[in-house]
Amino acid sequence: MPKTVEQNKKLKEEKKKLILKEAIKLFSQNGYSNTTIEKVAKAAGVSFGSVFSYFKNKESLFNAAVLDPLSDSKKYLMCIDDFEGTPLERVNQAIDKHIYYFSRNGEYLRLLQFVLAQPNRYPALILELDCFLMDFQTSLVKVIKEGQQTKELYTTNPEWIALSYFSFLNGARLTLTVEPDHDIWKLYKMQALRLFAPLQEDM
Amino acid sequence: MPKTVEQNKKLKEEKKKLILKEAIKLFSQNGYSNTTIEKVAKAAGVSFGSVFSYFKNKESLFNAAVLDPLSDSKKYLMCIDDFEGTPLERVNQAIDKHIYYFSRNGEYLRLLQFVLAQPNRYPALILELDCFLMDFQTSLVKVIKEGQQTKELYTTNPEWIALSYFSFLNGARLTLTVEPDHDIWKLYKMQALRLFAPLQEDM
Amino acid sequence: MPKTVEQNKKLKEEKKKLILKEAIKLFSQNGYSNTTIEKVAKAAGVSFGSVFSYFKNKESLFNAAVLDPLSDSKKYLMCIDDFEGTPLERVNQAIDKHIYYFSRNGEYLRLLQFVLAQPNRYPALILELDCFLMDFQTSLVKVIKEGQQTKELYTTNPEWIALSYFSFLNGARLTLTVEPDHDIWKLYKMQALRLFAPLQEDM
Amino acid sequence: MPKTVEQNKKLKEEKKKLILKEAIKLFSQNGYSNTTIEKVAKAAGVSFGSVFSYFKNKESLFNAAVLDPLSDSKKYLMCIDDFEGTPLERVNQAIDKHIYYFSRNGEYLRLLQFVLAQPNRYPALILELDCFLMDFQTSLVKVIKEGQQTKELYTTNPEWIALSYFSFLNGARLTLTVEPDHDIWKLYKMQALRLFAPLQEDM
DNA sequence: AATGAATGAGAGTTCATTCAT
DNA sequence: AATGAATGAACTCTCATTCAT
Repeated sequence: MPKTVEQNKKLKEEKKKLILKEAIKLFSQNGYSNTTIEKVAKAAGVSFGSVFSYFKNKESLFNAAVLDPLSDSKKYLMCIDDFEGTPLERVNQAIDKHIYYFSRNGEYLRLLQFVLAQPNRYPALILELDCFLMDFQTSLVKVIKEGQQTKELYTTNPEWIALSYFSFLNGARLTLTVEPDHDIWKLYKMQALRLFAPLQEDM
Repeated sequence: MPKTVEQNKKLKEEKKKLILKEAIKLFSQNGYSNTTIEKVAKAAGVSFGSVFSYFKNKESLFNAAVLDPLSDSKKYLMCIDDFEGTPLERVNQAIDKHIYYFSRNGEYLRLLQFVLAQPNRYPALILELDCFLMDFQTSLVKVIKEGQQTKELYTTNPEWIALSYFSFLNGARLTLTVEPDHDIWKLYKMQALRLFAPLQEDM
Repeated sequence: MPKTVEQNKKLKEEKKKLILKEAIKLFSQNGYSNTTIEKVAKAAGVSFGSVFSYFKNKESLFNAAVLDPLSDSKKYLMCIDDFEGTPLERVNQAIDKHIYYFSRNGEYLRLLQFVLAQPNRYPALILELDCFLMDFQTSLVKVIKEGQQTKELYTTNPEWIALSYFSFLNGARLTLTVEPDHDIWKLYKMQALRLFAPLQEDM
Repeated sequence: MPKTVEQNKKLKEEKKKLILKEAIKLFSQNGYSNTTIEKVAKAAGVSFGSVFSYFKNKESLFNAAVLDPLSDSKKYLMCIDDFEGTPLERVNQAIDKHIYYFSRNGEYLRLLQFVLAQPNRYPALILELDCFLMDFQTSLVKVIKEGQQTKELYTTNPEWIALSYFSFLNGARLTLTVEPDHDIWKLYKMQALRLFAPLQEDM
């Protein structure tokens, strides 16, 4: 019965996703040690032992919770080359998408910040995140340099501008607790842009 | 022997400070649950049981670690009224001091971020931090409004500008792992200022 | 496999009973605080952690040790209505059964006395025991009243006679350390009866 | 200054008595392990360390709490030879005094019962209490025998009658929680007498 | 594969005892 | 003699991990 086998695989994959989703939520809300396997199992509606069928141990569950959504995030966030227009316009559109993502993925992003904030505790994960950050930075730097040549953007060190923008996004996610649709996110878009270029008029 | 009594008190106060200092370091590096009382005791060079002479339990040690340095921080950071010059100049000087403080107090500030990132877990502490943030915001808003009248500063909602600046400071502290004297902190000062006003030239 | 599930349940129930039995023994011999979970676990031949699978915490183990055998005791001791004959004869038969029970259940009864002796410490348990005592008293009072009408029994306040008899049973259990088959228990039966009626001849 | 020295001694003696009094209260209400030295010190209004000036350690404080009042109790309770009249009258007067004492010294007597109930835990103290009991028994037996010859008293084994009476006193103290002046203590006097002799009329 | 009972290492906390002042 | 800070053994309880079914 090849069909059943395939269905089984799908079901298992879904179950794993479900566990991971709840794990992200709980790790992000309560930290690593204060999140027990039992809580994750209950939240995901699976049996306690099942979690260990899908993940070798707690650490690997945590690693998966941190790393699994990373490639999707990457795809979503490294978007600047998809846009057209002047460099400033492209930066603006990228900011739009980034803020959209940051405003709507608080749980996962707070988990990343939990890792970022304890680099000695999670060296392996930090490596991955640094790698992600460098790619993100690189993709921005290209456009920033273009914008600097057209005088649209500030002529400061482009790597550092990109990095300061990444800091800003994370600071926003850390300090804002409002809903994704709150007006303040719009302001933050503007402020983000002001890290790249002078921007007198309001939007 | 009043002298001895007083000396005793001083000694106790110093020991308490010492424990607190190590607790901040360890909580900030390893989080709440992964920091054991034994580790704190060893780091502070006191016996295991002594920690409980100074702090009722682990939770109150954590609370003290978070709140005790807060008033000093407040004094240091709420400095904008001490400066003279145009609003822009005053904002600039404040940023200087803030970045100085943020670059040099990574341990404590990461602890605050640990709390900020888990608002459901530490509601009482969050209240205190919110209170602190509001005072900080208010002190900035006054100067921002002055600067908006002189057209030196962006005319966006001043409360939100102040908040976005606070986010930026925290984001910087979260994502930068460099030494306090690294040049990038200088750039971050400039970028911070760009949240308040257009700033073509480099510094 | 419903069979295995059911067998499992039975096994669990038996294990719980076993833990409880050893807990009664140890609590009764050593008191609450001097009885450690580890001692109970060892005595019952289970692992330390297992005790917590069956009982939420030490307090609930203690409560169970006190209350669980209470309903069986009740059934056994509230027997006076099962007997036939004159009221005096019925009282006599009840005493027989009560002394039999008190002589053979020293461990459990001493545990009850441990609770009785510290009413401020175990208010919830005291409530249950008081309730039990009142039922016991009521069942006796009915027969005492009958005996008072037939002039077989002393005409003193029947509630208080019943209570004094209960005191006597407990006092016996507290002060006698002899085996259940020791002759002195027979004498105590006689003395118990003398709280209800004059009884010249020896038995 | 011989006066001051003597006064000091007296003060010390009083302080010791005070500590002992509070220790009896607390041990009796909460048991051994649940009574901490600190609680005793606070209740007695002395410093924590002071307790160790008067008692070598916790165990010796407990022993003193149990044994110190014993000689006074002995003097008070072994009174039957002080009375005059027929054996029955003398027994009756002794009961009067015993019940008076038992009704008014609940705290201390419950402490004794705490010890009695755990013979394996306090073997040394049990020896002393057994010794006390035997003396008490002996003093009664003499009068019981006289009364048996005059046919006033039941002719059962006098040692055992005395013992059953002692059980009754303890049972009373264990189960009654009423005030010393409550009427039920009067009934208990009567019931106590009925262990020695038939007693038709109420008192 | 799925379950959840069993285990015991490791944590927080209490508190008798010691000891310096 | 009196104090109370310092110590660490011993306790309760949690929970990741293992394993039998």
